[in-house]
Amino acid sequence: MTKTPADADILFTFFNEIGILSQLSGAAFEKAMPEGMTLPQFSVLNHLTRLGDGWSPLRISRAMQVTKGAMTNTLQHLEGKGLVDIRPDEKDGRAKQVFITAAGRAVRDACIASMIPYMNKFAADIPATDIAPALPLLQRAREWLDKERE
Amino acid sequence: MTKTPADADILFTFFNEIGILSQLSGAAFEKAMPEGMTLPQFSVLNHLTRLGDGWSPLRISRAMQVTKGAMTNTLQHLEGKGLVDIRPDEKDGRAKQVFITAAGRAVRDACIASMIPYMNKFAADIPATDIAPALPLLQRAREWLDKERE
DNA sequence: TGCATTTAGTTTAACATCAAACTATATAGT
DNA sequence: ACTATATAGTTTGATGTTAAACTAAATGCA
Repeated sequence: MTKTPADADILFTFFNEIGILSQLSGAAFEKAMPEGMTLPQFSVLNHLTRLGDGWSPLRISRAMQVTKGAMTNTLQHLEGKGLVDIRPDEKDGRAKQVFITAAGRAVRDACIASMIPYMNKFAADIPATDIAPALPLLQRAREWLDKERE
Repeated sequence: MTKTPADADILFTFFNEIGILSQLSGAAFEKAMPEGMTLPQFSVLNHLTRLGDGWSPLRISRAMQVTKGAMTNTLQHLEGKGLVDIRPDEKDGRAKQVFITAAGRAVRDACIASMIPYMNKFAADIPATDIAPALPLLQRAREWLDKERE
């Protein structure tokens, strides 16, 4: 008998692999991306492009699973580079609205383009058809952790 | 036609889920663990327990996929708490050897014990039998990224 | 209306990480 | 032996993150 049941071992291994994968892929992406762009910055631009802009900083921070302090920081960098436009929300004096600029869209597209070669190289060894079946499980796990966070 | 091929979309989604999962699970673990213990510290103790101690800091840093500077930091914390013992390597004047202490083993066990309830709760909704099939893929992806890092 | 509470965003302090510079020791080539 | 190079570990400076304190505005309720 081991101290940790076999099931717990599987879960430990799972989360351990997730952690290492996150670190390695994040580093690879940042290296590939245009100079000065970081993964959090790209994530925000990508989010605004895919899901529409005009969101408040707080709502974006929740969608990205970071604190609002971290989002303040990221948005200040993006605004400083002219990649987003931040305006006060007319309906709510406390809030702001974040819009992606044309330059922001261009940088977002450049980021994606810069990753494509890496993705292709990856897909050559580990095809998307192998990855796709794992996605529902990952999403389920992510939703569970998110809900459990209270 | 979209700008990014469907396959690239799947890979982007995959790595995005990995990143969020890593963040959420890491935060959940740190909250569950004994006061003052961090995930990196636990990882080192766990590594020394499972794979044997006497390793050099550099070798540990490589196994954990962090820089040696980060490992210096983590080991200093562990040594300060008396959880590891660091001695010069007799065979190599540049190197050191890291040993886990009895207190270190106790803390490592306590960390694992503190996570078991969370794991059980997780497993109640997402059983290990659902997780296990995804592990080979995650390991393959991790090994690929590690190898590609040059 | 007025006051307590909640919400949006910023700031601060602490900390982990990385890349790069640096010290010290070992190894290789001449 | 000597010198150049490689390796082990630490330190430094910058950055991104969190939790918590703080400011300002909105909401709820009496």
